[in-house]
Amino acid sequence: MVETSREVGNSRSSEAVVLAAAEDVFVRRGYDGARMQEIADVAGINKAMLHYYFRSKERLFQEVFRSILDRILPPLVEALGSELPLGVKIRHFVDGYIDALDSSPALPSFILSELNRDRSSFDAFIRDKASAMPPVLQRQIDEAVSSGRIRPIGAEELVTVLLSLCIFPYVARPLLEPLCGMDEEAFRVFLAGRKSFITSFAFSALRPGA
Amino acid sequence: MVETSREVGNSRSSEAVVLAAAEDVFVRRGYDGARMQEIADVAGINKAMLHYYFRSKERLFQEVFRSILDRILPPLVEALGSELPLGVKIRHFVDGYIDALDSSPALPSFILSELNRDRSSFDAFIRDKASAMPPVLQRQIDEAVSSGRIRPIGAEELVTVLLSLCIFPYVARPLLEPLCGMDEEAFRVFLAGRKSFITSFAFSALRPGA
DNA sequence: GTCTATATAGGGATAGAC
DNA sequence: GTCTATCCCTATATAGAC
Repeated sequence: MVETSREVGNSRSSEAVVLAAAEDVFVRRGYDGARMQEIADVAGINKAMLHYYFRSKERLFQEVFRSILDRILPPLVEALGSELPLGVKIRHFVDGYIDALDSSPALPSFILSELNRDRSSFDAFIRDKASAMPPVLQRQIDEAVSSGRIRPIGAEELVTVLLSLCIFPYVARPLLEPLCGMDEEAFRVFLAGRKSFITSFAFSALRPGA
Repeated sequence: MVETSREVGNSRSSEAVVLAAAEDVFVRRGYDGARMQEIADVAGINKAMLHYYFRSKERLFQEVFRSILDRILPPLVEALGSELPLGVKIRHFVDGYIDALDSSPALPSFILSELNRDRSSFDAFIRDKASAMPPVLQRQIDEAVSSGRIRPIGAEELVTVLLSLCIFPYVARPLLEPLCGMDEEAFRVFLAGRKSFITSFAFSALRPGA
């Protein structure tokens, strides 16, 4: 808002537009498949301006990818590392996470593809945001186990199970849909039932007893 | 073996070498990131020969990808669609599938990335190989439910759960490892425990009762 | 800040000799 | 079948006018 001059489309605002355009194209095409020209087109600016704002494709990608991780990870870590009672927490997590996935179904495939392409760069970045989560979760699990409410399970196991069951259908849709003989509509229905399926499946697996 | 002439490295044998090289490079780099030059180098032949054997990068990729699907899908479909008793079948599947993943941990990420990049081309191909699997599985489930051995679940749900739990750790390793605060060694241990975890978790979830 | 024009490189593909 | 040399297009990146 505090602009120094009369320049029409500059700094803050345009940069946000460009970043949104870049995210759109990167997510659809992947880093290697993305074209600076297409990003410029989507952003409604000149190709040269991309290199003016961000020096290179690589730098632009880094900004986009970090901003995505910054938007995705904190809610996830907070949800799983909160002090809510374990059962409530699981319900909450699945509910909120599936909603997030439904609003950006292509995001997980993109994130995982890129992380597998270039693993080292973001390891510290992710580690940094997640440090508090596993200890809290493990303590809650241990308490619930002691009082006989659930059977033993590692925190990493539980996190992996929840993330697997939530994310996998979105990542593996092109495989699952034909594999299970579903058409587009059937898959839509399948996804719609995930929230309740995952929670009931997880609770069923966790309940103690033989 | 029945070669027509004295040509040294030709047809059958070289083609197999080239396909193996191409698979190696495509899996590591993805379609867009792969370079024909690198494939030629790995195969130990000239770049021009690649275009002699396979007309284009796209055709080469199609061959590689189809051969991968041909190697991966039939065992999977057969394992899940067999007439073995349900419990045995699940144990067998998890056991065999995790072994397969351990021997090619980068494969699932590649397959899913590429399928998400270009979904339509392989839909019919996959569908064709899987048609018999869901009906058999659903019938077995229904029988087990009727006799009170498991609680109700859809065949697609069960397939999705098993595939999710087996595959996801391999696809999401660059996320899970830092997220759960594991180092490389810890993750290796984590993976080593998957077989028994997945089977016991699944059986626990399926057992009937409140 | 914004544009046009262009430099420069890389990569897929082919020609043509052997 | 196999090689070298090269075509040609595309994509990133920059120069330089406005």
